[in-house]
Amino acid sequence: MPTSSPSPEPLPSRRIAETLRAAIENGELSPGDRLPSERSLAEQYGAARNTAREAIRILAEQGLVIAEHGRGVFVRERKRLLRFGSDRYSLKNRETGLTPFRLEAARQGRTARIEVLGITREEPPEDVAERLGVPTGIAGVVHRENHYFADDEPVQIVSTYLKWEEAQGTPLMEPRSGPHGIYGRLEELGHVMTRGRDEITARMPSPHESALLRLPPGVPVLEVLHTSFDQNAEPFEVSRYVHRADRAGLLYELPVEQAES
Amino acid sequence: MPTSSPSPEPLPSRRIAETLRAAIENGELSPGDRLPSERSLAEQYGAARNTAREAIRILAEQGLVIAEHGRGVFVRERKRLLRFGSDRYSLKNRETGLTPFRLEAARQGRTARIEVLGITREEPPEDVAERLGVPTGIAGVVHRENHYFADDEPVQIVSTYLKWEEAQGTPLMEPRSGPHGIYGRLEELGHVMTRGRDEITARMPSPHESALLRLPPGVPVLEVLHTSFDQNAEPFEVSRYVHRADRAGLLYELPVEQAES
DNA sequence: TAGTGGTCTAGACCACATC
DNA sequence: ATGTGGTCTAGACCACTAC
Repeated sequence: MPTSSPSPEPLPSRRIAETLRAAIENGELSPGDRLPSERSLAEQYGAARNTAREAIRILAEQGLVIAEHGRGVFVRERKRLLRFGSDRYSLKNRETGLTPFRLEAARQGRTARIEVLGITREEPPEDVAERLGVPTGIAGVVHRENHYFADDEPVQIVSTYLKWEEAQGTPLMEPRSGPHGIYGRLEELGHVMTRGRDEITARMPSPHESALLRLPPGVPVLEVLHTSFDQNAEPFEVSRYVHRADRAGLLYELPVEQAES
Repeated sequence: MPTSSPSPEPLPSRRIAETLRAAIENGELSPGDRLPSERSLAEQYGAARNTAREAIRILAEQGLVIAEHGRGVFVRERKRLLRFGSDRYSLKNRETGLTPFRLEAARQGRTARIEVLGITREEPPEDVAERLGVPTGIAGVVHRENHYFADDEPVQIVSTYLKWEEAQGTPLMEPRSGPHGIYGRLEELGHVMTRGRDEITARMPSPHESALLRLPPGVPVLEVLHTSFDQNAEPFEVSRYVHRADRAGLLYELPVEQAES
């Protein structure tokens, strides 16, 4: 009897991983449940501990489980996502007096906290310089760095860049920039946001981001590079949002222009 | 002389990884260059091969390098991103006669290929059913699955869901759905897209997606769940786009509504 | 104190790429 | 034939958690 296909006898580590994956997906193991220990998996499958460990690594890479030092390996919870996006800059949110982040956190019954990391004059990163229309190589921008927490869990890092020549000596250099935040001050400087552009990418975090966001392995980040344009179609503000992708998503509402009759 | 901080003597694997990371970032190692082999790294640092291997794994997880069986470990190229987003549904692109994907590929001098995987009547996934406003548990939708390639490299997987009662017996069940694609047919059925919603998340790929997109380890996917609404604010189409995040990004242009005077 | 994951060593064999 | 990454074994010690 010829085997219908080569069926190359899966590797031990894959086999263990697949068995566990199936158990998770059919509900035998529920979110929060502990997996058997590496040592007991190894014994159970007649393998070395490193092999069981490799199986766990595969599942962790897929975001299915999370290892906790000294406690065990657990099936991941799938928490509801905080959602940000096209209404992050919407004027109608202004009336609530809440920033979009606080609004979204409140909507989900979570506590919001915002930490101002620093407001410094700097040389802009290349991608920011390009979009803001300032030269690179000189300290031509103000960099405001904020960290956002929901239920004291870090959720996003935001770096806002403004032109130094404009921000210099204004409340834009202060942690609390006044009514309606920096957009309020920028309007007073003659910049009304009439158009925005969001460029979205996903990638694995740098070690720095990994530490700041306290990211477990296998969780990517969503990066949004936002550019604000004023009534003269001039860019006047660029922000980089880095979200942990397992806790935050993006929502864009798109009006579709109609064909002229 | 007291050490200014505990400075807990970094782990060998981290130390090797950091040295290589620095070499990559300062340009000593350029994209495409081969790293020293695992065995020679181990010898060089007086470590076991598994330790050098772990260092490579750390870099691969960060997307900095890619291991190729039998050839070596290479610094990743940073290719320019294909960009999709708010104009994916824009009417003005219709006039070019090109689909948004072909347009973007052409813009970057890459060849586009689209493969129709299947058009089948199915039971919708829960998230799709919810958004399309159809019941789950019955085969109430048509699922069109397409794969998109740039230079014969798989870039995105698109699953489009339509209501079966509407698509039944129409060109919407055909691979080539006619002028202006499915949106042309849907307009003839009385659905003019007046609004769209894109819900964006990032995550690590499932093994299935990993295989379809031929993803190297450590590359996340960008998922866009799109819903189209017609002139009566009824949802009439839902599509799920799964992009490989190292080759595709998203671009959203946001008009900002002005406050009334 | 016992059990867990985190890391490391020192070997081994296999599969793939190159010449 | 040689060198590469991919996987595995069988041990060891450490750091963290729970009791």
